[in-house]
Amino acid sequence: MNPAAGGEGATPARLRKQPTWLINRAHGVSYKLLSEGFGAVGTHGYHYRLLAALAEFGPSSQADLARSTGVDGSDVVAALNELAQQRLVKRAPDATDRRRNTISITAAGRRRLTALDDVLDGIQDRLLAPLSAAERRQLVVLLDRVLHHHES
Amino acid sequence: MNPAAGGEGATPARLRKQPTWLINRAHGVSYKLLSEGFGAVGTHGYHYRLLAALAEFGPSSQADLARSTGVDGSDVVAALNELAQQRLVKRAPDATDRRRNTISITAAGRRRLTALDDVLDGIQDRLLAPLSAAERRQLVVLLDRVLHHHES
DNA sequence: CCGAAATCATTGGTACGACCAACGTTGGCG
DNA sequence: CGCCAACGTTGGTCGTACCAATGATTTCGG
Repeated sequence: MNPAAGGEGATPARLRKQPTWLINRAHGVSYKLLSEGFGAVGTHGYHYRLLAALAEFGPSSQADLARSTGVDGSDVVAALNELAQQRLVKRAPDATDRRRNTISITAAGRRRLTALDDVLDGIQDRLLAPLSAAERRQLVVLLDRVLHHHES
Repeated sequence: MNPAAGGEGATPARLRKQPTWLINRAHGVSYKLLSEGFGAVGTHGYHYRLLAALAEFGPSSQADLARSTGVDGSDVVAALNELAQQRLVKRAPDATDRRRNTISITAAGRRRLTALDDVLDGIQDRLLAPLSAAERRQLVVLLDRVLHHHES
């Protein structure tokens, strides 16, 4: 992300208070923290989402993973290739439906997931550092309301 | 943006309350509204930022625009090419410093900018539809505090 | 029971935002 | 004068989020 990075010229007033602008920049900060944190552990992007879904919902088809994580099917394929290569998930043909693969998380996958959970907790904390616990809850609630509205 | 688009499988619990996740999705919704709204007017992305900076700070060099908008210099070049082609800005060599171009917004540029302001207002409104005026202010304040912290 | 429609995994490609490196030109300063 | 910094520009990279098409398979309507 880019928005008004270093320490330079003032941002136009038109932008400063626009929610879309603030969200855009917040996303930038958030993304940067995430890619740094995840990169250090050798993981990135979709991996966490997929591992989380597998840990919570158990073995799933790739199509189910795509639906539950919101990741496009084609990207699921690529991410699972990487995860399988690291032995974090296992791909096995589904006996009852030969179109499907059954993906399951391995023990190593679970370990990686809890490691990522810790990383992620640290990131949330750094991201929201200037906010009190109550304010953090408030932010979450407000964003949640907004998002809920845009999913009918 | 992608996150959990249509209406399908539940999102993993690990993700649902994570601020980074919420911000990511909020960014998705925001981006979608923006590109739709701006696209309909034949503008996109960096254009608004540049026009806003020009209107507010007056004629500027491209380097200044890059600094004040946070847009990379190379992207400023491309965006200005498009804006100039539509006669929304004027590029003129700076007499006193022949390295620089002096970019200024045209009358048509100002008209486009106010049109975009309207579009943008509508978008903020749709984005935050479920929130009261007080809640919107609160969200802005919270995000502002967070962002301020990440710019020292 | 059979053919049409839907579903699945997969390949390959697109668009866009955000970057980085390199270059030739020009300015400023010691 | 000589060197370094700043400027505009070109031409890339990378990651996220998509879409379209294909072959294999299953499901379903008639």
